[in-house]
Formats: sequence, C-alpha cells, structure tokens
Amino acid sequence: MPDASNYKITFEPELIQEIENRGKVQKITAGSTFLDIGDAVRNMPLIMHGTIKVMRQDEEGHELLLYYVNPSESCAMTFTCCMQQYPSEIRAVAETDVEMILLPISVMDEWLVKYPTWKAFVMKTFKNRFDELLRNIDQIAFQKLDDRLVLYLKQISKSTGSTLVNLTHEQIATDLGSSRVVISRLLKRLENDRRVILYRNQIKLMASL
DNA sequence: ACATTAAGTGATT
DNA sequence: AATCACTTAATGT
Repeated sequence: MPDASNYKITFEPELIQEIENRGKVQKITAGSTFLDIGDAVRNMPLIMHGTIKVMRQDEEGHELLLYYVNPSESCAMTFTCCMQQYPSEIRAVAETDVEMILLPISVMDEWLVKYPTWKAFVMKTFKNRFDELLRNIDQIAFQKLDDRLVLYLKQISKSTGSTLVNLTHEQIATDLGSSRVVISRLLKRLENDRRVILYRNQIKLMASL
C-alpha cells in the first residue's frame, strides 16, 4: 500500500486513507520520460521523492524547460489535461529517481467536492504554477538571457543544496532554449566577473552570484 | 596514441 | 543572440 504520510499536513486523515487505498506506487529512474507530448493522461501523480522536469518542445525539436515538480506537489498540467481527457501538451522527464503515487483520474471530480483540503491543494498547485509561469514569461519577454542564466543556476543549486552544478553547457542551453555557444560565452563572462568557476561538466557557483 | 565529447572563440547574420 | 566553422582542452579506450 502506498504511504501518503508526506501529505499529512496537507490532507485530512480520511483523504490520506483514500489516497492510500486507491493510489498505486510507481518508481521511475532518473532520465526516463514518464509522459510525452501527445500521450494520454491516465493518472494523477503525487510526487513522494525526487524531481520531475516538465518541458515543452517546438516544431524543430528545440526544448524549453517549463518547471520542476517537487515532492508534495502534483503537476498542474495534468489537472487540465486529465479532467477533459486531452492529450498531454508537455513532456515530463524524471530528473532524479522518482517515487510517486498514481491516482486514477476518476477520483478528481469526486474528491473535489468531498474534501476541502483536496480542493485547496488543487487550487494551490494551480496558483503556484500560474505565478511561476507568469514570472517566466516576464523573464523571457523582458529579461536578458544572462539574468535568466543566473536565476537558473541559483535554482539548480537551491534544489540540489550544492554550489556545484553538474551540467554541460549544452544541457543548460536546451533548458533555456538557447544554444551552447551562447551559454558558453555568458558563463565565460560570469567567470571573468568571479561569480562562477568553470570546469568540465561542472560549474562552481561563488557566493557573489 | 587516438577518438570522442565538452568548451572556447572569431566572424557572419 | 543565433549559427557556422574551427580550435583547444579534457576524458575515455
């Protein structure tokens, strides 16, 4: 039986019970795609451990990082897709090894009226994601790429709890929807300003960042 | 020693 | 800021 105790603060005991009764545990390994663009959404994931990376892709196959889904969260996009059975607009890839509880989408409607905390949870994930997307739009529209890069690096280091970021310039570029050359140049400038130190496959963030 | 992959750089659009 | 073309550096076999 799944253990939903992660969510004790969020949900009332009866709801925790229901989640544990009706949910199934699924583990996915780092790097595997758990939902691709066009796939049908059949389950509502509740993340227990790990991080899922949600991204979008344009016609030429360029990827753009949308957001991360962390433990005690669910994906706002799956709400919108699964309620009306629309195919997924996004791709979700396990950033780390991930453990989650899958809930049948049929419980959505039912719980929405039955459990106030469930409704609050759904609304909160919507609001959080919406706020974040707005911020991202601001960034893309109004901010220069170097600011975005700095923010990106800070976010990574915050979520890994380390000042060492183990990514290639190439990977960063695809996340930010840019090209490797550009990222390399920006990073070089940051290094000249003593805000980072560059290694192969690794970037050390300095306190001055 | 050689091949492969990551990163650096000038020139062009 | 993106792309091309090329160089240099690091790493694996």
